[in-house]
Amino acid sequence: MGRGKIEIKKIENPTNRQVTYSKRRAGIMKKASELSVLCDAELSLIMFSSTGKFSEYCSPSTDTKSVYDRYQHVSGIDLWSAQYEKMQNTLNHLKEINHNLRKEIRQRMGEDLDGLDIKELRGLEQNMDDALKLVRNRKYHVISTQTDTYKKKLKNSQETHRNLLHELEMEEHAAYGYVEPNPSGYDGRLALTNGVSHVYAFRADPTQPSLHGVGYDSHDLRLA
Amino acid sequence: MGRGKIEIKKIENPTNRQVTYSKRRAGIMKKASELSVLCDAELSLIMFSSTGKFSEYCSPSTDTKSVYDRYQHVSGIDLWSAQYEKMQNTLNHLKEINHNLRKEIRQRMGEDLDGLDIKELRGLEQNMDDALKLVRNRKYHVISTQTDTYKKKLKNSQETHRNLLHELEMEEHAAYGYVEPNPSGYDGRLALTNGVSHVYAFRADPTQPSLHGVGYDSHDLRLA
DNA sequence: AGCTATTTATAAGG
DNA sequence: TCCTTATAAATAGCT
Repeated sequence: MGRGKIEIKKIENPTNRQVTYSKRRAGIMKKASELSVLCDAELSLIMFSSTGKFSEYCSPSTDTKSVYDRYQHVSGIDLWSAQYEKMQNTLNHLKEINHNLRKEIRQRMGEDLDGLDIKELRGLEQNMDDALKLVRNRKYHVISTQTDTYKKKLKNSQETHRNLLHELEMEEHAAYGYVEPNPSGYDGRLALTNGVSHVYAFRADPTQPSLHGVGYDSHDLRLA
Repeated sequence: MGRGKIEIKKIENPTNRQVTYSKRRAGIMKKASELSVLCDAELSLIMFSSTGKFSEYCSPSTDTKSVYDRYQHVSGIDLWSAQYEKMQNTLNHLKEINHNLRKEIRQRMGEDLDGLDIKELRGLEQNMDDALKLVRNRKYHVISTQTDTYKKKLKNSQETHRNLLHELEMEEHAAYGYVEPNPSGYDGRLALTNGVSHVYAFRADPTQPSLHGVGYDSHDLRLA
């Protein structure tokens, strides 16, 4: 289609080649566009000229990546889609685990109990009861530790105070020639000493977290 | 170019559309091939018909994947890693949530309490205490419901039994002409009326909560 | 980039 | 799907 017929082989003249590339590129893009519209087809066309110039066409209903993804899917397996699918599975699995964990927490908060039968309720109750004792133990332990710390601080403070008074006394003694004995009645004790006595009997019934046969690290999600 | 001019818009007749697709597909592939030869260009053309039929052309010096890799490199548009990274982030996010959920459960089981201060321990204790009450309530409710059911069943059974005895009595009366008053000492009661006391003996092994995919909305995961 | 003679693609029909 | 053919469209060579 032109003033003369041409042979289909590489155009050696670079200028001619470039001109022909431009014209035919426009032509093929128009064809591509017409095809996608007329036939409701999805297509992607990528071109690099011999000088490295890049152009592309893609049907309007989609994008280059989608077409290529579809191509990969159809034309055989590719590492990317395998990887992609694997990740998708992992993701769904995690979501599922997540859902289960939330459910367990809700049950441990006293919600969502309708699905449990007596045995399960009994187990949950027992487990929570034991756990509550552990939490109380820990609380009392923390309280008593904190109290001890305060006591020590007070003792130090008192010591410092005493020393200061003593020094003052010595100075006064040196200055005025007499000593005032035991200037404060403070005996270094506080009322808050017996936190420990509240500690409950320690009862251990740790239920077995068995392994859930999955690739992620896993505790068993069962209640008891 | 044909017997008549056509408007460039979707061909509604499926047969015509298919025919046109075939013809024009051949045409565009020829054009692509000519372009690659004449101008020493590198190109890739991927097509999907409206019925999903897939075809491709790729210039002989290369292959489709290489062309797309080059496209990705030149256009700066990243076909894959953006998606990949996004998924990876989602995954990590889920894993983190998961970790927090597990930690909360461990704490609600009385483990892993070292990181909590007094305020948090008090909150946890309070929450668990309240929850335990809810669980107990639920347990008692289920037990009493079940007991009622048993009672009703027993009552029915007893009724049936009585009726049978009565019928037997009537038959005997008809046959022998006399009535034996209250032929059994059975008074309609069983020892098992207060099933509640027995149910306490159950020891539990509740099963895992059922599965479901969940979009990750978020509950607050903090303890108190 | 335009022009246009000529080749090529293809719509309609069998 | 393939063949035919009238006609529309693309484009080679030139300016």
